[in-house]
Amino acid sequence: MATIYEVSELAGVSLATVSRVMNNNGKVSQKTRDKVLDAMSKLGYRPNSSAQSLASNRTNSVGVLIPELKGPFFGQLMAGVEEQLRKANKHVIITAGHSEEHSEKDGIEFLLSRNCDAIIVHVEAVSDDYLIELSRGTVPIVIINRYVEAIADKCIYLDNKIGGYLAAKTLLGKGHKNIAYISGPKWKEDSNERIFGHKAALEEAGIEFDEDLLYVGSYVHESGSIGLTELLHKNKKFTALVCSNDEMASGAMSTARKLGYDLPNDLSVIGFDNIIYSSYLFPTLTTINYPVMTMAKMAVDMVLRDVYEHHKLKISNVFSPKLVERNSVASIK
Amino acid sequence: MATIYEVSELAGVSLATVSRVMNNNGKVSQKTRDKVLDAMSKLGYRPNSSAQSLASNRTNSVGVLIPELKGPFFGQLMAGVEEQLRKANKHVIITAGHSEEHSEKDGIEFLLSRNCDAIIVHVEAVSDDYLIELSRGTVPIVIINRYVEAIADKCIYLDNKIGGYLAAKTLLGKGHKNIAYISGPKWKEDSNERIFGHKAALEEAGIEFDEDLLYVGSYVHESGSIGLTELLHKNKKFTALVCSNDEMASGAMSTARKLGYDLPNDLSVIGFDNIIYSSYLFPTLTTINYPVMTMAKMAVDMVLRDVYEHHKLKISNVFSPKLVERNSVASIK
DNA sequence: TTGTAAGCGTTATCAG
DNA sequence: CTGATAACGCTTACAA
Repeated sequence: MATIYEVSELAGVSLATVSRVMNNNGKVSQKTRDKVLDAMSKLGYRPNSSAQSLASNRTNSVGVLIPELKGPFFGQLMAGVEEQLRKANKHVIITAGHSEEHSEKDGIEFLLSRNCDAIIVHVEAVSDDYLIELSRGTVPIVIINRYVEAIADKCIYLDNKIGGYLAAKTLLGKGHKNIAYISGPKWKEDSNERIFGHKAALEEAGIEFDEDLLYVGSYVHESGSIGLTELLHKNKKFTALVCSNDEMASGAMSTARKLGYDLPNDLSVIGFDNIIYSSYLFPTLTTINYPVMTMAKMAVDMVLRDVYEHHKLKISNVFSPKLVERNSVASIK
Repeated sequence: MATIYEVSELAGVSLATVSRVMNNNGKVSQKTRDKVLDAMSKLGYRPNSSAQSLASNRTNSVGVLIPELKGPFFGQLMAGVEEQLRKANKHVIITAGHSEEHSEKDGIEFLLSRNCDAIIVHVEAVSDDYLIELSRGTVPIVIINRYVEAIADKCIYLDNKIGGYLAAKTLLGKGHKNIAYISGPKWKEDSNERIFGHKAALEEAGIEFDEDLLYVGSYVHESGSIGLTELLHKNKKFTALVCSNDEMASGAMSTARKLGYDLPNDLSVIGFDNIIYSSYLFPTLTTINYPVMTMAKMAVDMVLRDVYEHHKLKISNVFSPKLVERNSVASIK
């Protein structure tokens, strides 16, 4: 592999000049620039990124930590991050945190040891204090899908309350009064916010939230199935079900069909996230859109602005969810 | 950030010794080792990976190129790669090729410029010759889900013919004789192989493949919908439909339901891949399992063996698909 | 506008 | 078993 030294030799200039044309900084006359470019292509020169990093103290890599690499939601997130970063000629180092404290910390440690210029995390198990502490470190961090007050400017998040509110409103608007709810785990902030919005809408409509009609799941398909089964066991009437995410909605619908329900007439279901396959389900799922790809790109823009000095990038920290109407909600006659 | 120099100073040993304990090579007495370890933790020392790479000519990173970061199939692939690599303390640099020649080459170039120690690719648009050429370069490459004869030992692939055969056999076994087929694009080798296996099974059963009942799709959901619609327009009877992947099967089923078909009684459908949501569909999809995660790990094992000298890792290049029976196939009475 | 030279933080070769 | 010391390939003051 050719080095910068050989390029400088062939072009008849100094190392510094070669470096200048590579990085497009400093003044170089068109003539010498051409000579250098020429030598580079003749030699098939490709800069050694480790050497660049060592000398410049910049790796051009940003670390990404998400709970899982598979799964529809995180797939979108990753795709957004990679696309945006690649455009800027930076690369992504990706790792999974598995929603488990030890594993998340470990992942962050791993990324830091790789000398990332910044890290973008979607963490759930780690405490706010840990994040605050982390953000005091030398490596810039951006937190996606979580709001931590003390470092709000480093957070890119969704207004989950509005989402929960919207979902409930939709059901209410169709005449539903007895609404069951399958929530995400209590220790995840977003599930609490979603249910908060839900309750707000009920209250506005003068309907009391029935704790018996609440099942706390875990955001996975199976927990939607189990949740519906449990709710049904209580022998309390409900005509609609809101699920804190689409995967659980999908699980609940599978079970409902198995039990012979005619959806959505026997039971209306509404989800959250608008993951790719929500429109492939039967019936197609009415849900709340989570603009995760857009948010991922925004997280990258933040890094680009703060670390790589792409000024004039405008950053928004909060995003709003929107209703996506499909066929899983029926009107009460 | 503390450097190796400060560690050596605090421990009262030379740089070389510190390096030795870091890398666990060379002989170091337990006593000095302890002193060094102690100094390291006192200083919160973390080696500079760029410097290590520069000096050792090894980045401990492996590049991964796949068509898309989102999507159920590639999600699994990535998850497998990352998990296995992380265990070995290597990191993944990931990028998308979008099944487009220019973009794939560009992605590979990008990874090479990042000095990856090896690259794992799932490419579709680039030619065999390009891959052969690439494999002659200095960076080891492993090719996943594609068989290139000249470099077969660098390929990890599925026996798609058996898969196609299995799917057809399943339908035949249930008494279907009029079978429609929605295939992937003609330029993707795997779709050709799948259809080849399909035809072999038909032939064995003495049934002729009806070209009219073939629709060439593009492996995405919508193309399953369109495909079924087109097939129906031909007004030829068929009782079963095989789709070259689950996404198209999902699309076809959506459309069938929309048209009022009672699935699987009015139409049996079988897919390929066994992506995560195939069991969430209605009816749950009978399909052919693609052990993509296992294969991804095998690809990693191959680079671990060849590049990082983890000898005694056993490598298998070919994998066999298996039938997963669910509820989308009915018997013909 | 161009060149010189001092790092950047490791690894690895040789001696001892 | 341990220590000097020369690379590794590039960036970046500082000079010219």
